[in-house]
Amino acid sequence: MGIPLRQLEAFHAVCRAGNVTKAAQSLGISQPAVSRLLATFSGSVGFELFKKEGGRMVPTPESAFLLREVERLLENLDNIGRLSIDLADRRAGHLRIACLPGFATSHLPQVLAGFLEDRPRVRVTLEPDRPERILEWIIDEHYDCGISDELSTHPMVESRLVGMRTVCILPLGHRLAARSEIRPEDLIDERMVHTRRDSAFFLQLNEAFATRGLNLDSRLETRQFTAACMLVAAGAGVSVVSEMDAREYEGRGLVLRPFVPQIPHRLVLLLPSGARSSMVALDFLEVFEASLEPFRIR
Amino acid sequence: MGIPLRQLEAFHAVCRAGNVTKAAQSLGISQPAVSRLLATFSGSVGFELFKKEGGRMVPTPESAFLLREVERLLENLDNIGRLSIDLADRRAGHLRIACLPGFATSHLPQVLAGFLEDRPRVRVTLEPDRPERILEWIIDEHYDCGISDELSTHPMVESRLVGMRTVCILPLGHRLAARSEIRPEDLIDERMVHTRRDSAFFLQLNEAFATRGLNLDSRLETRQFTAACMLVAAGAGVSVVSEMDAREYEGRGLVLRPFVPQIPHRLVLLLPSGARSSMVALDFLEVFEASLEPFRIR
DNA sequence: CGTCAGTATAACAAAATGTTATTGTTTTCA
DNA sequence: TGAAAACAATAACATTTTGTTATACTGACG
Repeated sequence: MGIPLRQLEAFHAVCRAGNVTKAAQSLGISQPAVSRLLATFSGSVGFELFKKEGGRMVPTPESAFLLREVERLLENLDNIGRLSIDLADRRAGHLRIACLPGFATSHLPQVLAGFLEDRPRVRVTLEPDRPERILEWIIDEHYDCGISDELSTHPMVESRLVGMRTVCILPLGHRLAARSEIRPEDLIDERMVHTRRDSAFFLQLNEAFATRGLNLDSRLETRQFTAACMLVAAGAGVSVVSEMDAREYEGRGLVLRPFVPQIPHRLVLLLPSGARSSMVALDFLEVFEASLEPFRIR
Repeated sequence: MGIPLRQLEAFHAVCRAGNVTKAAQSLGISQPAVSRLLATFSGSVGFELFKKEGGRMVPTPESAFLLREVERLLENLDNIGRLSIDLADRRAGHLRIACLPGFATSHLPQVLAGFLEDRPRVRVTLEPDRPERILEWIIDEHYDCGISDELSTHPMVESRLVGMRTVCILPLGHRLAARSEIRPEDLIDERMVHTRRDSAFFLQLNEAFATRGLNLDSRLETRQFTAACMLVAAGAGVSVVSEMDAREYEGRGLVLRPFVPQIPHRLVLLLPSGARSSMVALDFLEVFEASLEPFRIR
């Protein structure tokens, strides 16, 4: 059978203290208790643990050799104690996030940094990818939560929809910057930067033009709002993007104006369904959702 | 207080087995015992340890995180168990040997290799140096045993004297090789290779010449018998050295002949006094002493 | 030599860990 | 669906480990 832990603790304490009495004090138990633990331990290992040397208990070469291992063990145990407290407080664990590429660079880093500030033992894996892959990853439970823009109907995934406000962005000094708000008809002569033609957001935007009998001049297509921001700032055209992303790039050559009608960008937060999530993941998603509040519709 | 080890063992066993009953079997105890350990553990850490998933106990993300640490701990404990057995069997430990430089290359390696063969967990540090330093090191307990050629009177050091047979060595084809034994008078016209002028062995050798009214022709002085062997083999002269070293170099251009009178080379084995030695060190010294037997006087 | 600090031993109390018996739960499968 | 089977939880109690206090032993030291 294994060696009783208490014996190792006693052995360690005596090595450190140099005598049984002080060791007992440091363990918060009585001296005879330590004496006996030691005697039992010595009996079971089969060699002398200590030599008495001028009133001090000095480890024999053998037990000195053992001591190093025992110290490692006790440190390890200590670590487990603290870790389990952190886990209970949701201050430790592994948080695996799959997100749209745009988030990996623009809004998420701030939120994540804040989240980790008082959770020093949380380890994070951040994986940016396309929505279909994000969904797969959540289903396979390779990731704990996903930030995407496509709703899922998969039974193993719980998705939470968040409607995000969008704005029209213009390069600095653009003629339309004089307007207090922008409408589809203002943009008919503009080169538009927009998301993929098959994206839900583009379809809605296009619809806004179509119902007014207007044609959206599609020139530049990109997956990410962040890329659209950079393109507009560089003078490549104008765009309608999530206000959150626009704010991130404000001051770098962008002008923001309300777009009417308001077209929501549907963000989707994904979780494995059925309470299989880690507590840290749940906490994180809560924090993340709160961070979206200023840019949310209603 | 620390987490009781048994709870960690139970937790680990259930994670591996996937259900409490098998875990109990693997621990060799009853199922209710494991159930309770688990319940207590869960209560004290403050979070759920398992989710039941189709008849299997699956760790929650939190406890999966803990599990890795627990596994390390248990491995560590296992290791301590085996280590203490090895230490008791004198099959583990650290053996620090300080020796004369000659031994580091000529006789010791063989002996050491044999010694370590069935003591795979013994770690060795071998430090060749001059006799004075060897003594210091033993006194300071930086080394467990010393192989030297100077007796010590230091109270903290126990020294054991071993008289070693010496022989005269000649280069192959030397005129004296015809003799069955060599005497001082045979060597008066020879260039002598010998140990340091202030070494005990040289003084004895010189004495053998002096009492016969002869003069030892000192040409080549070296600390080591092994070096003397190489020099003689190379035709640099003749010498009187420990038979043990001579045998080591026999067949490499050396001829051995008895030297009369027999002058013992006094080897000295050193140990820290007062039973402060590790058991491995004592074992080693015993083995080493035995290895000297064939070359010992009487 | 007696004192003192420290260690070991004895006798017993409390806590942890084990047991068997039994009762709830799920899962599985006819 | 519902009964059998498999498994987990609980209860009541035995055993072992770990703790306690009281006291005897031991070696270092003035």
